Order: sequence, then structure tokens, then C-alpha cells
Amino acid sequence: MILSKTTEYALNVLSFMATRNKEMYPAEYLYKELKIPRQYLRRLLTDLSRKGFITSIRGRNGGFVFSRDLSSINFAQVIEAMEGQEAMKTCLLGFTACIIDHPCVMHDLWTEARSKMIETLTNTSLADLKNKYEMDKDTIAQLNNSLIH
Amino acid sequence: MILSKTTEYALNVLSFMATRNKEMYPAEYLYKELKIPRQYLRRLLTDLSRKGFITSIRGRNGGFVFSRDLSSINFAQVIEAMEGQEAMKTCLLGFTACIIDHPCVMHDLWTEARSKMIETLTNTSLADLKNKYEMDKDTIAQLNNSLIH
DNA sequence: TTAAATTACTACAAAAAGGTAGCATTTATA
DNA sequence: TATAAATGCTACCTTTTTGTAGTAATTTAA
Ligand code: FES
Ligand code: FES
Repeated sequence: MILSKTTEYALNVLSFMATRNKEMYPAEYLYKELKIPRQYLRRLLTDLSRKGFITSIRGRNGGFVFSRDLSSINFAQVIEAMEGQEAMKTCLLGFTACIIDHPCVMHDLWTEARSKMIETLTNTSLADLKNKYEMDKDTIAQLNNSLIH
Repeated sequence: MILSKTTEYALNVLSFMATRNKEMYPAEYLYKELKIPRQYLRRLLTDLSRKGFITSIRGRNGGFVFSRDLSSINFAQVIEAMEGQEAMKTCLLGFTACIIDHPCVMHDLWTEARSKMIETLTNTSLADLKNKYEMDKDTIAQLNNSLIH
């Protein structure tokens, strides 16, 4: 139910990067914006680049950029990469024992809600996120406009 | 996404107790059945009784029994009691910061799947679990029967 | 070529979660 | 009443997760 703090951080970073239109995201900038502990964030960024979501560019004017198209990164992938493949494959209540042996009594009742959730996480890419974000911005801009005039 | 091990244990214990028809569940019996580390389980049981799900009966022939009707205990309650109220109230991806400030970009997309899940957890009581379990047992018994004859 | 801005790496520290051991207390019953 | 079978409690240990500090390497640009 509750993702690890590190996974939350990862989702925060990637969501943030996906919705701003910067060319480059240095760790220090992300630190100031997101308030994730400085050194921990740096490690996380290195980790995310090793996992292939972003690419690091060293040296002056360096930082991090997405290494592939936003539409090819979805939330399920990120969670899986951070928490391990198990996380999404076993049942969300985590009764691993009863999967091997025999599905526990909760299993059937749970299955529907669970797949809805995984579906949402899988079907939502960072590109969707970005589009949504920009639509919202437009709506707010129009609202402000109509209030002023 | 992933409940803490302790919460898993709690759900396992309560599910197990709900589906067996014993009058009393001593810690040692639950230990043998569920293989949860002995002393840790004992602490968990004490905790669950402090939280009002079960009652402890000390002394010889003692053990644990439900302290209220199975139909009045649902999964959401148990998870909330174990993980803290926050767990169910804030968004499942745990972006607490963005709730206070402003809902993050993920929020809207996420809301539907999230509420489905909470709904299921809230609407499923231990009594439901028990009924389901007994129906399944009957079905299997009938199947066996028809195979033999 | 030197300084500044940046990531990479390593080692450590602190906090939280999970697990163990042992003794005290309670209760039923032989 | 003594013993066995149970929970209650406390103190400690181990592992995992989260967080910190400092130095090395890389790159740009003055
Ligand atoms: S196997 Fe999914 S809840 Fe037990
Ligand atoms: S507020 Fe729910 S995902 Fe951010």
C-alpha cells in the first residue's frame, strides 16, 4: 500500500522532470525544488540513470535528462524498477506464501481492485502526465483571464 | 504498494483466525500454523488485542479470541490500525507534500483506481472472508464427491 | 590553464523495522 | 498447593532503509 520513501522520491523526481520544459536538470536544481535530502537525491539520480530512465551528463552545465521518450515510461515500470519485480507481480497484500501454496481466502475478492490499479499504473505514461499538466495550466490561465476581464 | 511485513502478518493472523472455527487461538498454535517468528508474533498478538480486534485470555487454556463480531472488522480498518491513519487517507502513492500544497499531477489520474481499492478493502469484512472460505470448501467437497462416484 | 560547476563513488551514521531471549504474571487443574 | 500452559513485558540484537560527508573525476568556459 505504501511505497518506500525512495520509490516516492523517484516518482516525484521523474514527474517533476516530465512536466517542466527544461533542457537539463542538475541535481542541485532538483534538490531546491523538491527538498529531497541532497546527497540521497544524488544517489537516487545515479540509480535512475543506471536503470535507464535518465542519462547523466557530467561536468559544467551537466545534469540529467530523460534518456528515452516520455511516452515509453509508465508508473508501473518505475515502481517495479525501484521495488523489485516482485512488487507488481505478487498480490498487493503481499501474501507471497499463499501464492506458492494455494491462493489465500482474500485472493479472489482482491483481484479486481488490484488489476484496476496495475492497469492505471501501466497505462499512465509520463507523457500523459505532461499533457494533463499542460491542459490544467491552460484551464487556469483562461479562468484567470475571464476573472480579470 | 507494499504493506509492511508486520501488516501482512496481522492480516494473515486475523484471516486465519476468522476462517477456522476454533474457540481459542493460543500464540503457539498460530506460530505452528503460520510460521511467523514466534516472539514477533506474540508481540503482534498483544498489539492486535490492544487495538481492539482480539482479546487475550491469560493463564492455562488461554489464548486469543475475536473481541467483536467478524462482520464489524474490515481490511481497511486493520491496515489503518497497523500502518497509521495516514496510510489510507493520503494518496496511495504517498505524495503527502503535494496534498498540503496542491494536488500533484498524478493525483487525478490516480483517484479512480485508488478509491476502487479502498472501497474493496472497506467493504470486505472478516465475515465475508469466512463465508467465501466455507463456500469454497463446499464446492471442493462436492467436486471430490462427483469424481469418486 | 585554471577555476567553477557538475556527476561518481565510497564510507560512514542514524533511524526504522524486524526478530530474539528471558523472566514475570496469570490461570486451570491434577 | 504445585505445576503446566498460557500471556505480558522489557531489553537487546540484526537487518534494512534513509541520510550525511567528503573526495575524485569530468567538462565547460573565462
Ligand atoms: S494470494 Fe492474493 S491475497 Fe492471498
Ligand atoms: S496528491 Fe495524489 S498523487 Fe499527488
